[in-house]
Amino acid sequence: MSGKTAIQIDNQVSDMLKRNNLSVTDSRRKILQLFLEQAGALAHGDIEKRAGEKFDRVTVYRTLQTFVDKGIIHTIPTADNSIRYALCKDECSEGHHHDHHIHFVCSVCNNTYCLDDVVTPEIKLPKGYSAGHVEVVVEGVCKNCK
Amino acid sequence: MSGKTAIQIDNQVSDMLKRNNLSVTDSRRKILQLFLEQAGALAHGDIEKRAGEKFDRVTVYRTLQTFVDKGIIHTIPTADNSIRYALCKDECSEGHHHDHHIHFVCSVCNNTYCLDDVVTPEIKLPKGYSAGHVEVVVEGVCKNCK
DNA sequence: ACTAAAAAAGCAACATTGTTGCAAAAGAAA
DNA sequence: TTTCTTTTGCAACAATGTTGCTTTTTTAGT
Repeated sequence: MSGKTAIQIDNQVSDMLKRNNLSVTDSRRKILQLFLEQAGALAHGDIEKRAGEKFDRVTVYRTLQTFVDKGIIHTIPTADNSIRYALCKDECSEGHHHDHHIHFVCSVCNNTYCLDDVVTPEIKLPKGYSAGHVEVVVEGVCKNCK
Repeated sequence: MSGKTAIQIDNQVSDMLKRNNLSVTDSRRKILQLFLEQAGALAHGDIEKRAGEKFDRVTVYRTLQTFVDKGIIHTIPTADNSIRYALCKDECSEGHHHDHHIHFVCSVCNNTYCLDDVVTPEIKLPKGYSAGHVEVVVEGVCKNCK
């Protein structure tokens, strides 16, 4: 049974917010819910479209920033100047994320997925360079579009 | 001897443009030169600052787009909504790039480098996904800043 | 439940970034 | 040099992101 009632989801959302010392507001509930009911990542534009009718643009910006700060969501690098956000699977500690999974962008449906089971490989850097975070984005065709 | 005279560089630039069937104009020469005399990648903003005093913003946009189309430069994905461009080492054929190198962003000087000697690793994807292009961005400290 | 303090939302104004159409200027070709 | 083609600059616009401040909502203490 994967179906959850609206109330259950609502509780889950409120709990997540409280766990992160955030006050529970309509916009935060709504936006967090968007992420929970969405498998892939959301571009800022998507979120604004789906939540923006009800909330101010500025609120969306500020909410997303807050979620990133708290480690609830993380950003995914893209080459086309459209920030994408996705839920952090394991709760990241405030301040620094430790998502070692790769990201997959489907060139057909244009969705972005976090492949939580695929770990970023070790990269051997030239002498003198020291590695911190490694970000891998794979472009291809996802299982729904093949 | 790594030093080149201004005239030599100018010839190199003109040749590159001609080889790509582009007419040789001031703005294209200037912008291409910026890339040649710069080890790392350039954010759009950088280019606009350095070339924009002499050329219109629109021209910069169009020139960069042209260079990308021709395979002279390529874009580098970032998580902060600032497109970065870098020269393609091996001339990419028009339309599709084949740069299998990784990108390195220094967290100290904030420069972006193409590490042409570091090849992107094979990524094993879950069943159902097929991989196209793989993009790797490593964040860390570069050899100049350590 | 009520109230006071704190936090967030909404609004307005603005800054930055990116796009488009068209006239003027510059480059290529003869 | 002259003609034709391409590119540039300009202006106007659209989209995206930011900031300060007031009003509303949430929280916590009574």
